[in-house]
Amino acid sequence: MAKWLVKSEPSECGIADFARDPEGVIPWDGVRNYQARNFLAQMQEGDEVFIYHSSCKHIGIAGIVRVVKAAYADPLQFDPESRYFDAKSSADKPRWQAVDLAYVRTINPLISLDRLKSLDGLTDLPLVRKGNRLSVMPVNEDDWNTILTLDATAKRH
DNA sequence: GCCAACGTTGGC
DNA sequence: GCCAACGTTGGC
Repeated sequence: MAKWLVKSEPSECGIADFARDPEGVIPWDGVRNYQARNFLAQMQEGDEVFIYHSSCKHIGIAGIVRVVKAAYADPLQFDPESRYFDAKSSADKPRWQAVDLAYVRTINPLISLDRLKSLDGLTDLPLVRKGNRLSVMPVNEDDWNTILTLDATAKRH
């Protein structure tokens, strides 16, 4: 199973939104960046995903969710009312993809960006590189495990 | 609110 | 195909 990380502003959709309805499914839509889309398209059902809270007071990895439906055409690209509408996209040639995600658990306290940056064991995480704006990225197995060593939530189990 | 970094657009 | 202008991201 591959591992991933997605960024989101918690005021838009954070781990709390997943936790509120643990049985529910949240479509991860509105991604409008080609590199991020290409990664979305590679996600498989069962893959685990870090939820990273950006542009907010407490920046960092705040929880884990799971892919419950692999990539499909993002419906918002066809909706003229949506801010994610794309006139250049068509039903037979959709440009943008979405996946469905469901709650796994909350990481509390979250793993802050500061702590992530202080890890020297990370081999390849675009997130901690300066100026990186990629909102969907792969996390290799080693980095995933390294990050989880900072997770106090797991230690309590 | 600022601003550096980055991706996209569009004129040429 | 280049690249300047522009809009957006995201940490601070």
